[in-house]
Amino acid sequence: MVTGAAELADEAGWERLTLAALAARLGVRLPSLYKHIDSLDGLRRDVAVLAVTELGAAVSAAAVGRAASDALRAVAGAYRDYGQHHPGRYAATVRAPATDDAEHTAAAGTVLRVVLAVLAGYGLAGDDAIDATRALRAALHGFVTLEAGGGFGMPADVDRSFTRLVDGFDASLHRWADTAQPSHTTRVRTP
Amino acid sequence: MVTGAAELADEAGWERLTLAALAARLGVRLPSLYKHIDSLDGLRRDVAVLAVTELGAAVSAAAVGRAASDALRAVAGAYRDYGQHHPGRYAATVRAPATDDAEHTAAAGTVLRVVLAVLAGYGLAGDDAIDATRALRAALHGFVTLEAGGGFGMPADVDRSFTRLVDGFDASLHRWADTAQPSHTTRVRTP
DNA sequence: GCTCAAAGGCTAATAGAACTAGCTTACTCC
DNA sequence: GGAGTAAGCTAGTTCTATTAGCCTTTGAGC
Repeated sequence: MVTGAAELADEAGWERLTLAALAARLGVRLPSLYKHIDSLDGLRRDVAVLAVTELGAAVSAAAVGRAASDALRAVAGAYRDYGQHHPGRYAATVRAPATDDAEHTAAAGTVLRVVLAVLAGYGLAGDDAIDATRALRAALHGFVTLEAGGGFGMPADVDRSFTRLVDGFDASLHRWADTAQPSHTTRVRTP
Repeated sequence: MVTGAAELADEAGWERLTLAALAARLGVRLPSLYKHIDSLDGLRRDVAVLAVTELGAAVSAAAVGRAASDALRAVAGAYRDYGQHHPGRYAATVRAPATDDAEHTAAAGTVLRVVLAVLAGYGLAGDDAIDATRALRAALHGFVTLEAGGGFGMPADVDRSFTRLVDGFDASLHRWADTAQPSHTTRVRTP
């Protein structure tokens, strides 16, 4: 049910994930869906949880056994890959978890933990790690979104542009770690 | 009409820009809107053109009289500012222009030209400038989107994170320009 | 073997959104 | 003063989400 919705979102687009289309895909009348879901919004939330869980697993798998630059490149590649192959699901991951939705929040935290672990390999921690996490997320998310939305005119060179983006970020992290002062706080925050 | 729709999008959210809400705001019955617009999609396109024009004017104004790092910081600040103050309009700017929509394409090109001009101040041109443009757009767009969507947990430090992101990008551009080989092509492409 | 309850499907009906058709009013321009 | 047009309206259609109420299958427990 949720996987069917996720496939539909990937094929038709996240905003065109409609109960009518899902029912047709499952060979069932629309109201029958309500035996399995609460509402369209509930279904969307379920797809979001599925997607963010998958994304977390993908970047997690990419990071295992690697460190620093190596890990960064692998994680960035896995992130972009997921967005390219699952555009509908990827769009779902953008949705912020409801504050009282523990399952969703936990799933979203996996991606975060992987990124923090990668940054730890550069010697970053505390506020520095938070700033770097935000910057990395922004860069990756922006790139994937613009690419998925056709924001880049020439598809041929996009791979190279992405490599350069990641390499530039890698260099920045190295310099950053070299010059960083010990943080005045090591308390871990939500970035 | 279009400005009313843009205000409504800023207040209620881009995806909640509805003809019923717009008609109510204008003190008019819904069908009367069709004397001024073609369709909801046409209205959205008009709002997108308005937004991308405003955004182009904002970054353009920020860049005038500045160069290199100074210009980068000003443009990045203006970009984020626009996204913060006009979240609905900003979301509209993401929409890619239809290939046969000359007005929309031209308006979107203004932002692009400003960014390319800023990068020229770093000595970047050709493929290097395209890669840098994509990276800068991705970073800015990702940051603004995540910020607007509540993707960052702690609001207090977001300003500092943004400054660091821009400063890091600035440093990367300087290094990049220093080490860049003359490009084998100077043909300007759509990034 | 029968009962019965839960799971999962259905039709019918409601409400809100986009959109169309056809009518009316009022202002402008000759 | 009358034609033309701009801009409003009501009424009605289609599509989507959602609810209510009914029917069938299936598997467990007696």
